[in-house]
Amino acid sequence: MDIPTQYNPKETEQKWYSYWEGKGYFHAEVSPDRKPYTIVIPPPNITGILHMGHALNNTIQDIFVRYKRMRGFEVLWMPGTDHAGIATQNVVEKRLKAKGKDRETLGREKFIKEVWKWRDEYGSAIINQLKRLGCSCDWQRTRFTMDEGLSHAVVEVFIRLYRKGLIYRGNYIINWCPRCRTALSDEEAQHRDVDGMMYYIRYPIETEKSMDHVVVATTRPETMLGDVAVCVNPKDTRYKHLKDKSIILPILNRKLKVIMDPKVDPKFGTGVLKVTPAHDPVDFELGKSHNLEPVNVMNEDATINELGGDFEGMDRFEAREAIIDALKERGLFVKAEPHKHAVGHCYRCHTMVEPRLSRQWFVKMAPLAKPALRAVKDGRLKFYPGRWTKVYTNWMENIRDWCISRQIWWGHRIPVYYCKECGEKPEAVIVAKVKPERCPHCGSGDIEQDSDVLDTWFSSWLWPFSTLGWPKKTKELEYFYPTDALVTAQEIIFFWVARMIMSGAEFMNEIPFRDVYIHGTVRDDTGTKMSKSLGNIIDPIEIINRFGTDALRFSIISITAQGQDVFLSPQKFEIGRNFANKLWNASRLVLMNLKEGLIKRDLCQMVKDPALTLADRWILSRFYQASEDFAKSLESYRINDAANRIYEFIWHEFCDWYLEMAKLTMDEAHTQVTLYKVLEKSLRVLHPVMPFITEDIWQRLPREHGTDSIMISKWPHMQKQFVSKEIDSEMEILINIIQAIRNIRATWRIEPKKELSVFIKVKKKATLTSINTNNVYIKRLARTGDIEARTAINRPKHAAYAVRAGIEIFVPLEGVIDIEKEKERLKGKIAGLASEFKHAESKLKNKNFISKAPKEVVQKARDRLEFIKAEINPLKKNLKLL
RNA sequence: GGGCGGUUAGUUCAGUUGGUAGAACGCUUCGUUUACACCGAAGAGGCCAUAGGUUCGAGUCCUAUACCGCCCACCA
Repeated sequence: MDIPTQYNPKETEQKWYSYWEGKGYFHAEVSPDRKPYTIVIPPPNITGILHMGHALNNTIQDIFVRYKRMRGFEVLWMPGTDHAGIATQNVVEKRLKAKGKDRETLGREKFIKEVWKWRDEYGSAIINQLKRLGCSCDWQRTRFTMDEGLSHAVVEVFIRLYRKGLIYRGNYIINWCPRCRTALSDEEAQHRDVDGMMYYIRYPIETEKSMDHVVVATTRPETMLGDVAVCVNPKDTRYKHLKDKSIILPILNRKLKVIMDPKVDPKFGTGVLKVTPAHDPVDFELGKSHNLEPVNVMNEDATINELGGDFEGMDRFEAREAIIDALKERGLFVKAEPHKHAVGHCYRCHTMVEPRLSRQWFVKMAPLAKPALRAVKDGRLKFYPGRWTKVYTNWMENIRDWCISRQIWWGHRIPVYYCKECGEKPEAVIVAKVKPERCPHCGSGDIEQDSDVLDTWFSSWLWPFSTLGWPKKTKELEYFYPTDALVTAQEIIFFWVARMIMSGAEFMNEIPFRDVYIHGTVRDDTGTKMSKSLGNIIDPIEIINRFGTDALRFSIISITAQGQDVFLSPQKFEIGRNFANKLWNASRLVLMNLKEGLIKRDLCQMVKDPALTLADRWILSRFYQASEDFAKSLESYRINDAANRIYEFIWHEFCDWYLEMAKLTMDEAHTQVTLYKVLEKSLRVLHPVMPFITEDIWQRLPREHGTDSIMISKWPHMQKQFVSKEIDSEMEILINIIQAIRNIRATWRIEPKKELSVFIKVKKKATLTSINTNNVYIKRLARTGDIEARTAINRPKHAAYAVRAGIEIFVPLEGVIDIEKEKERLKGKIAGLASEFKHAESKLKNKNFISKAPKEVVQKARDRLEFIKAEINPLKKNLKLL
C-alpha cells in the first residue's frame, strides 16, 4: 500500500476538510430515531480574528461533537457570529476616517450600509479560520445576531419583557464611555486598579465669622462643579455644628446644603462627602433620598459643559488640573495623597468610564434570576469545574438591573416609538414590532423611533433558541432544545452564560443546557493574558501553518487541565507535531506490511484463536482499556487526561512495544489482523482530537469498514473479553526482564552487537512457562542468545545481576567483556573518584573556605561530594561481582 | 473589603473517591538493527510552599501562615 514517507499536514487538511463538507457530514437534521446532541458555540464577534482562546474553546467543542457523532448521536453544532455593536462600529468608523469621512456627515442609514458592506467583506474571516481548525460545525445553519430571524426574536423579547413590566426607562447613573459615547452595562465596565490621588479641599462654611471651613476628600475634583450638597454621618459628633448651615462651593460660589446620612463612613477621608448626584452613583442615591436636583456638568465626551463656568470645554482631566490650580490660588487646597482605587474602563476601548446621569433602558433582573438560580441549586444545571457554581450564584443573588440601551447605530434598534404630539406624557411611549402609522392615544402621525440600539448581549443571550427559529415553534427547536453542553471561558460567564440561562428559563420555560464546561484562560508563558495590545499573542493560524492543525489541537488539549489556565509558548506545539509524526510512521510500518487477504477476521472469533500470541492479546487488552479510559475522561470533561491516555497508548504501548514484537511475526495472520484492528480502532478513538491525520491514514487502510469517512464511523465497540489483567501482568514481566537486560548492557558498557546469554530464576511455575514460550521477544528486544529460565539456578561466576518483580536475572560477563580490563577500569574510576572525594572533603573541612567562599561555591562543593558518594558505591558493587 | 485558583523533578505542568510520586521538554551515556533523529535504548533528577491536626497511612482531607495570580465590590 502506498503511503508517503513524509507526512504533509497542509495537504491532508485541505483534502479532507473539503471532502467532509462536500459530503454534508456536518449537517444535522431532525431525525426522530436518533438522540440529538447539541452544543452551543460561543459566537465569536465579527471584528475578531481567531486567537488561542478560540482555538482552545473550539477544539474542545469539536472533540465532543465528533465524539458524540461517532457514538451515534444526531449532532448539531450551530456556528455563528455576533455583531459586536460597539467594536464593529469603532472599526468601521476608523475605516471611514482613513477615507476622510465620518459617521455624522454620512448619516445613520448610509453608515449602517457601510457596516454591512464591511461585514460582508471581513465578517466571515473568523468562520474560515474555524474551518482551518477543523471544526465540524453545521455551516449550513450559520447564524448572525443581526439576521432577520434573530432580530425578530430580539424585538419579540423586548416587547414581552416590556409588557411584563421587566423593561423600564429611566434616569440613572450608568457607566459612560466618553470615547465610544455610549452607555455601558456594569459588566462592560471593567474595574482596574489605578494609581490616583486623593485630594483634600476646603469648602467654606457660610457663617457670620467667615473663614471657617470644612475639609472634603475626593478623587475626582472636577466633579465638584456639579456639587449640590455636603453630607456627613448623623452620628459623627465632629460635624454636629454643620447642621442647618450652608456651605459655599468654592470657585463657583454656589450654596450647598448640608445633609446627614448614615451612608457616609465617618472613618473614610475626613468624614465629609461632597454630593454630586449627576456624577456618582452613591451621590445619586443621596440626592434622590434628600430631594436634591442633580447638576450635570459634563458633555458626552466628558468635557465640561456650560454649567462649569470658566472650565467649559476642558476635558475632564484637564479640568481636574485647572481646578486644583484655582483652589490653590484661593488657599482652599489642603493636600493630595496617593490613592489606589479601582476604576471602570470600557471593555472595548479601555477608556476610563465616567459615571453619568442619563436616561436609559433597563431590564429588571431579579425576577429573571430566580428560576436561573433554582436550576443550579437543584442540580439541573452543572458547572465543570464545580467551583464556578458559587461564582454564578453569587452574581445571581446580587444581580443588578441591566442597562440595555446603547447610543450607537450598529445594532438592533430599540422597538420603541415616541409620539411627538404627546410629548413627555407616558402615553407618548409606544412599544411595537413595527412603526405605528398613528399614535394610538392622540392619533398624531408625528412618530419617531428611539434612536438607541440594544446591547449586543441582548441578542446573544437568546442564542440557544433564537438560532433554532424561536419564537416560531419549529421542529428543530423542539428536537434540539434544550442543548446539552456549553463550553466557554470564564470571561463571559456573566455577560453571556448567566443571561442565556435566564432567558431560556423565561422564554422557553427550560434552561438552555445542562452542562457548562468552563475552561481556563490562555496565557503566555509568563502568565499574562494574551492580547493584541500586549503583543504577546501566539497566532493559531501561524501555528497551524508551522505544525499542522492536528498538532495544534492535540498540544493545546493535552496541556489544558480541567478549568486551569493554559500557559503557552510556541515550542509546546512540538508535542502534537511529534505525535502526529510518530503516528504517521507507525502507520506506515503497518501499511507497508499489510496483506489484504489476511486481515478479514471477526474480532469475536479471534479471542478463541490459539495462534494469537501474548503480544497480540496484550495490545488488544491495552487498547480496549485505553479507549474506555479515553471515553470516561472525556465524558467527565477531563479532556487532557483523555488526550494523554491515547497518546500513552499509541506511542508507548503500541509503538514502543507491540510494533517491535510484531516485527517478529509480521507475515503471520494473527499479527496482521491484530496490527490492522488495533491501528484502525486507535485511529477512531483519536479522531475527535486529531481529525485530519486520522482520516488520512484511515482512508489508506484496506476498505472493509462500510463508511466513507472515519468521521461518521462508529466509535469502537467495547470488547470486554479482550481486557485481561492476567495478560497485562504477564507482559509486564517480560517487559521488566527486557528492561533489566538492557540496563545491564548499559551499565557494563557491553557492545550493542554482542549477544548475551541469560539465566533467569523464577519462583512461579506459570511465569516460568510464560517466559519460556515467549523468550523470542526477550531474545529480539534485548538482543540475547540462549535464555535459560528455571526455578532454581546457582549464580554463575562473573555475572551481572538484576532483580525485577521477584525475578532474578543473571548475565555472565565472561567472553562478553574483557573482565580484567573492566576490573582495571572500575578500579581506576573508583580510585579517581575516591581521590576527588578526599580532596573535596578536606576542602569542606577548611574553615576558611566555608566562611570566605561565596555560598553558592560552598554549596556546589557539598553537592559534588554527595554526587561522588552516590556514584562510587554502585561501581564498588560491580567490581565485587567480577 | 469579599470570593476563587496556584505553590510537586532544572523548566512547564498532570496527579478522579487518601494506599510505595508521573508526563513533556531539558540534561547524561549509548545507538543509525529494513516506521520514525519530529527517532530508539538506558539513566540522573522530588523533605509534593510552611506549621499544626485527622488517620494504620496525607501531594491528596481539616485549620492557620506566606508568596504568586485571577474575579467581584458605589468606600467618596
